[in-house]
Amino acid sequence: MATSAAAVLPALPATHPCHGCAARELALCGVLQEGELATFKSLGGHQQMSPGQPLFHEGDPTTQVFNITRGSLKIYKLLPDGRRQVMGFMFPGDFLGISISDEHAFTAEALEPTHMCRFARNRFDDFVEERPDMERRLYSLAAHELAAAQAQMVLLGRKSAAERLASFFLDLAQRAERLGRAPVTAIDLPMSRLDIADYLGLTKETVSRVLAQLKQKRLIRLVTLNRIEILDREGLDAIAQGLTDN
Amino acid sequence: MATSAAAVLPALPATHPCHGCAARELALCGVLQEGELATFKSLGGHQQMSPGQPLFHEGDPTTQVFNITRGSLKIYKLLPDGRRQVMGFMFPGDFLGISISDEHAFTAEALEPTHMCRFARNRFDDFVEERPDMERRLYSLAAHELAAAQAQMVLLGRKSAAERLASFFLDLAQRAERLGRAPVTAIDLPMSRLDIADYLGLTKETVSRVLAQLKQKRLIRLVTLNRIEILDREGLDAIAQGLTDN
DNA sequence: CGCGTGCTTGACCAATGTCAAGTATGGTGG
DNA sequence: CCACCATACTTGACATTGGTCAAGCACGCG
Repeated sequence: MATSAAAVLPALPATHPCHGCAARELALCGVLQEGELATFKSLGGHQQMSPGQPLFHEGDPTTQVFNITRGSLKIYKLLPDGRRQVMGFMFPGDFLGISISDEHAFTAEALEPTHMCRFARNRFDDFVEERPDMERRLYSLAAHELAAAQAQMVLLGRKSAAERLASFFLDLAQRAERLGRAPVTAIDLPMSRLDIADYLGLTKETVSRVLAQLKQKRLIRLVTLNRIEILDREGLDAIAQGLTDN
Repeated sequence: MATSAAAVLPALPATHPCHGCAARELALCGVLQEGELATFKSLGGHQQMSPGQPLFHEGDPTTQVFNITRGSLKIYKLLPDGRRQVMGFMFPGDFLGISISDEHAFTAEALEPTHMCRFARNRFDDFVEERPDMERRLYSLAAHELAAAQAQMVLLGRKSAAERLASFFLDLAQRAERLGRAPVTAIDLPMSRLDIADYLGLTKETVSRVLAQLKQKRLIRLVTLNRIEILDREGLDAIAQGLTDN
């Protein structure tokens, strides 16, 4: 879900306001490399958030576009009675708030201290308008998110609890690798067990129990409560794809 | 899922090769209204399919783009062990095969005798390239499909069997209304119970049982096996949104 | 070091899945 | 036009997975 748009980007000094901002890839912050900081400031600015702080709610007007530079968020929808479905987790490089509708389709909430670049939506739209290749990039972005959403539909509709957890961990590992460009064996879980449960269509108790099973089978290890180490990636893979019988 | 791109289109004679073809909306068949049939023929042609016949399989190269003019299809993904998730159903006006990847992400199979316009993918791409507004339309299409996919994630992750069925019927009714532009009380179900089950993440037995419950509560009626009448739309709506307690 | 929150574990329960008959529908051929 | 057949649908009995409710534990913060 919500796949990263971050390709390999040219290095930018860590002090640069758009360091780690994948909007560069969209040629937005590319401008900035030329030193035109004024352009960036006219487009938006920066923002920081604390854990649990909502960035926007489902139904809010889409007045801004965000690009995460540090930290993570969850995005979710609620049913009237409070049941929750987490649609995905957002990490550095991911875009938030790009929507064709003028209302956000979900709530976004920080999981940890999180930084992001912010752009006024109308200026962002103008900016997009000016660049012929921008529509294509946005389209490509949406197409990738659609593919991720469809994979999640398979998971939610047809996979067992263990298969869901295994798929989730492998997904996180792949995303970390895409960001960091090196094989990853340990994964941070900035979200709670309840968040994971609401993402995978389970309860937090089932998540705990399956975690215990995976641990006992020596497929993973809990480094800390919020960090797992993958001990047997092939094994996890087999479970994730439903090739093993439990 | 897979929302229709069909807006209100100018009438075209029923004998016209692109009658009912929403590609017109994409300015593709708009050309045809000027009588340039040659352009259409160079772009593609027509195709008919029988029930059960696959249009393409998951993993096939995306060499063609289709626009359904009559009938319906299901699109689905398979897990290695044969479990199936139906991603959606396609009706007249819907596009198929538009993908950023060069491989289809799912299998498409006709549910009934089905007609479609066909375009060579590279010609379609060229055509898109020439029109500045085409990218935007494709983007909008992808964005709507993404929204539908996310709604389905909520359904699959968090709704009960009865809520899923109710949501499904209302969805079909709305789609029929979008196509036909008149309130709809009876809905055709060109797909089997198993197809519905695989779409909603259930088994065919559960679909049957829930259908019996809804019938018994006088919310729906089976006109024939493959056609239901909605007797109480508010009641169905309440169930679909989880506002009722079973 | 102690406290609170979130995580884990256990016992039990409910919803849905599985397996197996039975039934009906609608298509076909006499 | 009717009867038969195949297939798909429905229904029933039972199994299973995951959910619920309730303790207990432990991590990490202060």
